[in-house]
Amino acid sequence: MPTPDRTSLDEIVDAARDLLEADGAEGLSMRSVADRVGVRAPSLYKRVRSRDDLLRLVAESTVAELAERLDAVATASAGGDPVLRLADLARTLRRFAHERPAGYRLIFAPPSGVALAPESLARATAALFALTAELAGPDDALEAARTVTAWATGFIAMELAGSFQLGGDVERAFEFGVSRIGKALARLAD
Amino acid sequence: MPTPDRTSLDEIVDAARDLLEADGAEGLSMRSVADRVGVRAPSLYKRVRSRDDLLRLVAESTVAELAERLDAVATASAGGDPVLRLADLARTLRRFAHERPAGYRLIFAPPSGVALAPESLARATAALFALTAELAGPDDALEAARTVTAWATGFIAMELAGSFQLGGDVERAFEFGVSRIGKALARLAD
DNA sequence: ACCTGAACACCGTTCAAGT
DNA sequence: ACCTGAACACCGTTCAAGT
Repeated sequence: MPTPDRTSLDEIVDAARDLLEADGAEGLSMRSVADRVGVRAPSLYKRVRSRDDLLRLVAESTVAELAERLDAVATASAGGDPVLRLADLARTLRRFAHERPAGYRLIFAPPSGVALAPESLARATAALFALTAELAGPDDALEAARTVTAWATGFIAMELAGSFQLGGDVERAFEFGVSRIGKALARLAD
Repeated sequence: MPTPDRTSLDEIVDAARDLLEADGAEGLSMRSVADRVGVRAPSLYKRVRSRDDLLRLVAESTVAELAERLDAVATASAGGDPVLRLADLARTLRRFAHERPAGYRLIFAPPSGVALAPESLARATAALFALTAELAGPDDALEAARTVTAWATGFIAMELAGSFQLGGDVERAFEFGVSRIGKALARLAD
C-alpha cells in the first residue's frame, strides 16, 4: 500500500541550499538535510543518487538564479557604454558572491565529484560573452570572455578566502581591475 | 622509559603531500597518512594539532616551493621587458599548478579551517608585486598586483576545474589575457 | 511506492594503558 | 616521551522489513 510523500525534491534542494549557506559544505550532511525536511537520511536516496548529486542540484539551482540576475542587468543597460556595462555585470557577480558565498564557490570551484552541465555555466556567462564580443570583436570574443571571467572569479575567490592581506582598498582594486581590463579589451588608451 | 621516535614531522608532511596529489584532499585521512609513515593515526597528534593543521603545513611547504620558483624566474629575467617578464612569471605559476594541482588549490582556495600565514602568500607574490610596481607605477602597484593575481589564479582555477567548456584554444586564451593585462597595466596601446 | 531502523565501512579525535 | 588499541561521535550508503 503506497504511503503519501512526506517531502519532495524541491524541498530537499532548498533545505540543502540553506544548510550550505548557514554551515558551509561540511554542515550539509545527508542526516542534517533529512532532519530539516522531516524524514530519515535513507529516504533521501529515493530522490537523489548521492550527496554529490544533491550538491550538483544545489549548484544548478544557484547558477540558474545567477544567470537570471546577470541577464536582467545586461538588459537594463543595453545600448550603453560597453566598458561601463562590463563593470555593472562584474559588480552584479560580486554582489551575488557576497550574498551567497558558499553557493558561489560551488559554481566556480566545485569539489571533484560535482560538475555542472556545460550549458548551465554557458547560460550564466552568455550576457558577458555578448558584451566581450562587442568590446574585443568577434575574433577575440572567446579569449576576451575568458580573460574577464578569470579575473572576476579569481578576484572574488581571493576576497572570499581572505587572501587580500596587504591592506589597501579592496573596492578600489576591483574598480581598477575591471576598468583597466575593459579598456584593454577595447584597446582604448587610458 | 622513552621509546625511540618512529617518524618525524617532515616525514608526515611529505606523506600528506604525496597523498594529497595522488588521491585528492579526501584521500588524505589521518589513517592513510599514518599508514604511510608506519604508525597508527593517534600518534600523529603528537606532532600535529589536527588534520587541518596538517593541511596547513602542507600548504606552507608548497607555497614556499612556489615562492622559490617564482623568485628564480624573476631573477633570471631581471632587466628585460616588464610585459614579457610578467608573462614568464604567469607561465611559471601555471606550470606549477599543472604539476601540483591539489597543492596549488590548497594555497589559493584553502578549505575554511586552513589558513596560510599572511607572510607566506606575500613572499610568494613578492616578485610579481615588484614587477607590477614597475609596470603600473608605485601609486597603483597594489591594485595592479591584485589584478594580475586575480586573473592568473582565476584562469588556472577554471582550467583545473574544467570550466572552459566552449572549446577554443586555452593556451591562446592564457597568452591573450596576460599580454592584454600586462599592456593595460603599463598603459601601452595594443 | 515511500519510509524506516539497523548495519557497514569509513571518518577525526580522545584517552588510558603500555613500553 | 612516544606509541597503541579501544572507544566516541560522527559520516555516506545499502538493504530488508514495514505500511
